[in-house]
Amino acid sequence: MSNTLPQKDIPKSGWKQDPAGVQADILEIATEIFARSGLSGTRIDEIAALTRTSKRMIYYYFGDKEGLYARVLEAAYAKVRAGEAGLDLDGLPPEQALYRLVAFTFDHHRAHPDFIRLVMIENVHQADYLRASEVIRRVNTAAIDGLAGIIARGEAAGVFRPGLDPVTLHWKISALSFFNVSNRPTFSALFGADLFSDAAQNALRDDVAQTVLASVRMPR
Amino acid sequence: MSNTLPQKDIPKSGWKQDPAGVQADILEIATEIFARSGLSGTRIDEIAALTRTSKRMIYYYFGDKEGLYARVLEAAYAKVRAGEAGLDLDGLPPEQALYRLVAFTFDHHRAHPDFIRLVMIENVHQADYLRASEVIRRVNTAAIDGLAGIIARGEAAGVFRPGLDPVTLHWKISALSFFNVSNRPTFSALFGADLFSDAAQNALRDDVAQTVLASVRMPR
DNA sequence: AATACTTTTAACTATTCAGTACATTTTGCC
DNA sequence: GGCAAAATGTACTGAATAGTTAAAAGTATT
Repeated sequence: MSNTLPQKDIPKSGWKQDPAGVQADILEIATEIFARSGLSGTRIDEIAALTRTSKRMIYYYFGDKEGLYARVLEAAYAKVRAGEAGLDLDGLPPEQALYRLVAFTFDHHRAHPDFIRLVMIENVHQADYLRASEVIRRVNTAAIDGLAGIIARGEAAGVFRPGLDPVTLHWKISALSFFNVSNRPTFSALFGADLFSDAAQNALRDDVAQTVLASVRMPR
Repeated sequence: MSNTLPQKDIPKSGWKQDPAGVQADILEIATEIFARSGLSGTRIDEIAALTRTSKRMIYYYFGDKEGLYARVLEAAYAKVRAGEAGLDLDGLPPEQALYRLVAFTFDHHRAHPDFIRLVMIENVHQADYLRASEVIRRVNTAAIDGLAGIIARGEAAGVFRPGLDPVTLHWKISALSFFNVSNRPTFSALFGADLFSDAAQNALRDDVAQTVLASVRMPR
């Protein structure tokens, strides 16, 4: 009797194609959700609900959950590294250049907590997805080259100790800047949130930069 | 016909009760699995398969997945803090005491990667479970008290800068020691694993301790 | 206007997995 | 040795969820 049948004649019309926009929208939402919930904690349906499109399109463009996660990771690195590009330290004397670099890194990490959380999650996964991305690996050596230049100038000027290793120095700067964001929840749960007020963070940024400087200076 | 039937007359007998042992066994395995896979990534069935008991007992003793995770977290903190108890620095001059404390922390973190990973996971979860545990919160102020003592002695002796904050100093020591373990996967994926050989780690430990010392010393 | 690509809608499948029901065995206690 | 409580085993259930199917309509390309 055709009772199960359709009033489906509403012709769905009036939409534009926008492949790039759809993908960007999905990536933006997925970044938030993955950063908040991790890889296995994330529900594709939750992402889908927050985008302006549907779950179907996520699979259409990204294949599966891991594919989406991998793309999110690449996009996050690309965005953050792009933000670092504006920094030009060649004109400064080596000590000032290093101070500026540390202070910038400290602020930059603070300004991108989602990125930090994605890196944390990647570390829990033994960096499996990061290793798989050739794009990401290439970009990061630039940071080392910049540091090597500062070190060379400082050493030549006699203000830095000889024999400094740029990778170790980068490690040190990263450790202090990264931990500040990554471990804020547990640290403030254990010791209070005083250290994370704006004022305290400004002081801490200077403290960190001075600490790094002290560790490279020529002992008198 | 009785063909589907049983040689099941083996009367299942011959087991001993061992509540404490069973719980300890579950906690040990669960610590590994949670540290490897996170909260949502962990499968209770996987834990059960690796213990000498069954899933049934996990729920019997720990209620649910989150209950087990919370107990794992507490046990991990308890174990790690117990390992720190042996350190007695009161007899040393302040600079030596601080050096020893930093070097010990660096090694201690390295020796307990599962603990570090649990803390990382906790940070991804905004420290929700850590905050809920009163046990954990109490223990950690001891670390600050110890540092405050060293600072006071160093300041009195005129070798440390005045006005040092023990929480900030603890933050600094933790950052350098924690990052070394937590971010090893991504860091070595990006910059190579050289920094993580035993020899390089020994050098890094000294570098870190000297860095911390340089940051607290009285400027000349 | 033919053809390939993009988007929508909506239901559907198959599996994984947290948590449970219920029976059985051990143990401490009287 | 009998009873209650604690401990354990086995099998099951129900919900969540990654990923699919199908059909059709709109849009871009040439």
